[in-house]
Amino acid sequence: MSFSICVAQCTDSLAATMDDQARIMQSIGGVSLAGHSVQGGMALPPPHGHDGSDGDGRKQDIGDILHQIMTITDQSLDEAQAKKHGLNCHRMKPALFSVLCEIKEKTGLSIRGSQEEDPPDPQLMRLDNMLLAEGVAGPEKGGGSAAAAAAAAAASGAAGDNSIEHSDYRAKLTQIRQIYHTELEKYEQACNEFTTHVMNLLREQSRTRPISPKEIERMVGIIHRKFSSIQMQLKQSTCEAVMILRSRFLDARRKRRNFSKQATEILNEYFYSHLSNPYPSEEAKEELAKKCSITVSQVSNWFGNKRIRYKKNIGKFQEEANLYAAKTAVNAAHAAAAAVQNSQANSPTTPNSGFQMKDEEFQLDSAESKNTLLTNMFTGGYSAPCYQSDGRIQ
DNA sequence: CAAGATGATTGTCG
DNA sequence: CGACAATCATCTTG
Repeated sequence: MSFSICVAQCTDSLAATMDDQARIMQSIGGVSLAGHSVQGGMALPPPHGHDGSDGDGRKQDIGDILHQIMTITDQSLDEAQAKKHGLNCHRMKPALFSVLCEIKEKTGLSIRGSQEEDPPDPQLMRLDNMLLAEGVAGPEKGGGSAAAAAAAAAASGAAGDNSIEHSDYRAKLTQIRQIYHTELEKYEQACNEFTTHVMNLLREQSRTRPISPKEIERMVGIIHRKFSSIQMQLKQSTCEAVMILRSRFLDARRKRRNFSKQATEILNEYFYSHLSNPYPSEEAKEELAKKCSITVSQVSNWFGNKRIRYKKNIGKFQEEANLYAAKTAVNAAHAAAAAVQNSQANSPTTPNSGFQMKDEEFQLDSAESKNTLLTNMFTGGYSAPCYQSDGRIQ
């Protein structure tokens, strides 16, 4: 491509200027070609310029040059070094080199033109953002994420299962993070090593063929782009791993555990004792959450489910309603009895005796009263006795 | 194992 | 944003 142009330009311009130099340039054109054609490989030194610098060598067949190129790998390293040295010490070398540089400068425009400003890859940015958001890419795990984890643990309260799953999740995330960072470091190191190697190679070559610092820069850019595309693959697979982990974690959250018996008791007690208005306030929810060792949102879920399920099939819950109404009544009775005993020490009362009626009122509900309860529920017509969990009447 | 119970999620509405 | 309704996914029970 550009070499033919190069050679053509070379011959043209030189023919116009100096005949002698034109001759040399023709041979250098061959040299230059040779140099470029082996660029992809070991970039061995071009053939010695001896034959070409002679007047006779000018007629040298291009086949010979090609032959030299083809057999260049057969030469021993010393031989090659010797030839290279010979070329470097050639008397015309500096002049030729500067001419080559000039020509290259002219063609350089096209090279530079093709080198576009690479815009930040949107996909890469997305991946980076996600890794950052997931705490994989961000600052080292010692600081921020640990604090965040602690906050998360605190938010989940005393719920043992939850924090266990949290720590499990975080442990896996940390593992991913470690792998990601070691891999990234490895890639970076390899990239740097390779870049240094190529740069050294190019610098070395720049003694025999015109290589501008910009070209080296460009080559470095190409290498970096190659490596960053590898890094992108790493980022992508890391993202995938995190996504899988996340979905598993969410599944794990879905994989629910039933609340403890005590927790259900407490919740039911509150529900049935506030049957006329089973909507605990935020504070009440917090208190219930604390008592039941669950989160506030779990309390909300529970009440949401309970309300809707109760409403859907009140008959089914009637027994339960009676049971808890009785229970709260008994609790209240105990509390009242205790209060009475405290205030009137010398008036022995049989426990519950004074409230038996009330108990029976709930336990031995007639069908009629049940129906009333059913129909009035959620209409505000029925008002169940409201006890607080400690037995006091609200 | 099927059916019912139950905690969680999702979408809609005011 | 909270409540509701429908639904999902799992747990429990017989």
